[in-house]
Amino acid sequence: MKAVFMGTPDFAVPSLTKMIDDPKIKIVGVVTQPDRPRGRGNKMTPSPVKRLALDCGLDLFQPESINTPQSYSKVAEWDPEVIVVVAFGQILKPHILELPSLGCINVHASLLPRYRGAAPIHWAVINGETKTGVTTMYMDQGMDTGDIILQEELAIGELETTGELHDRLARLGADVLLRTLHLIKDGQAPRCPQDDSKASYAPLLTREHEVIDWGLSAAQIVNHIRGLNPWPGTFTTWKGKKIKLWRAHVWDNGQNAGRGSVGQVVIAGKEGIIVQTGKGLIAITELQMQNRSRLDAESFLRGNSIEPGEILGGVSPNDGKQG
RNA sequence: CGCGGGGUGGAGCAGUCUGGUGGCUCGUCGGGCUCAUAACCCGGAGAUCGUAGGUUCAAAUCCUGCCCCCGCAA
Repeated sequence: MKAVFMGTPDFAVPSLTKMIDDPKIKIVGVVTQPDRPRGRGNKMTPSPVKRLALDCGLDLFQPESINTPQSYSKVAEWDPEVIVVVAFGQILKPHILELPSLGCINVHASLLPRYRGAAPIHWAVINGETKTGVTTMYMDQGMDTGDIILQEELAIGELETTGELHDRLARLGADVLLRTLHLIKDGQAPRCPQDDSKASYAPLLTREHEVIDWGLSAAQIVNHIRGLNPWPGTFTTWKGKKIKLWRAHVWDNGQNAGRGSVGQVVIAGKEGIIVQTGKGLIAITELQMQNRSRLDAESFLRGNSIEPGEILGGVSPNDGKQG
């Protein structure tokens, strides 16, 4: 089966790897986003998919837009029977969608129709979901609205971070994708329309999602922290300086009375930095000062003396109003 | 050349501006106290201060090149 692969970041790599290794699939071309200035120094950086494609000697195409006539011609020359799209980063317009005889297949990291959109893994963790999964579907013009082919669930660990879950979903996605492709090849792929009434959306994260709201409950804050680990990270402020929080767990769920005002450090010790939230206490166990490296709480406290009673998140007029 | 911070005994930090005994909180080793302890007390080991040069009577500290790490912006 002749296939074109479209994808860009790390999430797409396991899928492409598995396709390359499958003797029944012939990858006739790979499409990925153009190299962009990235990271410190703004050096031009190839996407993970590009690196893999080059290593394997695959035909590579990096258009600014996949929807131009030139791009269409390029893909048409490859004459694919199927196009596989995994975290590509561009919307495919109808003429491209209709090009391959067996359709365009997408791998999405959620149990559709829930968490359609750009950041399904982040939001599943932030919202404290206990399970998520991957879905393969026939693409249509909408945002993750296509008919479902296969779907597989995955349990989310209680303290699992988005980064950890991301890696597991990427591998699971590759497995489900391969099964999907085999079904399509054999003409046995199911096709199940999504129930739009059950749809939810996972929008791109923005800067304002990075700041900790100490007025939320301990559980919500913990989910927020692990949901934004490793990217983009969450932060609060301490003595006017930005401080990133990487790992935390619920210390006290809030059934007892509060032990301080919202955002106040209650204990700072080996067990972590214990902070009062709107409901309950959280224990911060890994954090990072600006310009410094990530440290476990114990190490952090050797060089930075956070004392009980200090307030994180700056002075807020709402301090102490939570009940 | 996108902006900025940093590399100091095993860990995390101070010291650098105002050159001239290398300090703090831990860890580690030995001893003591204690029913006991990750608690407390006493003592010890362990650092060519990222690297290569330069200035100087003297450089962790001032100047230059290089390597590595981190924050921001994309």
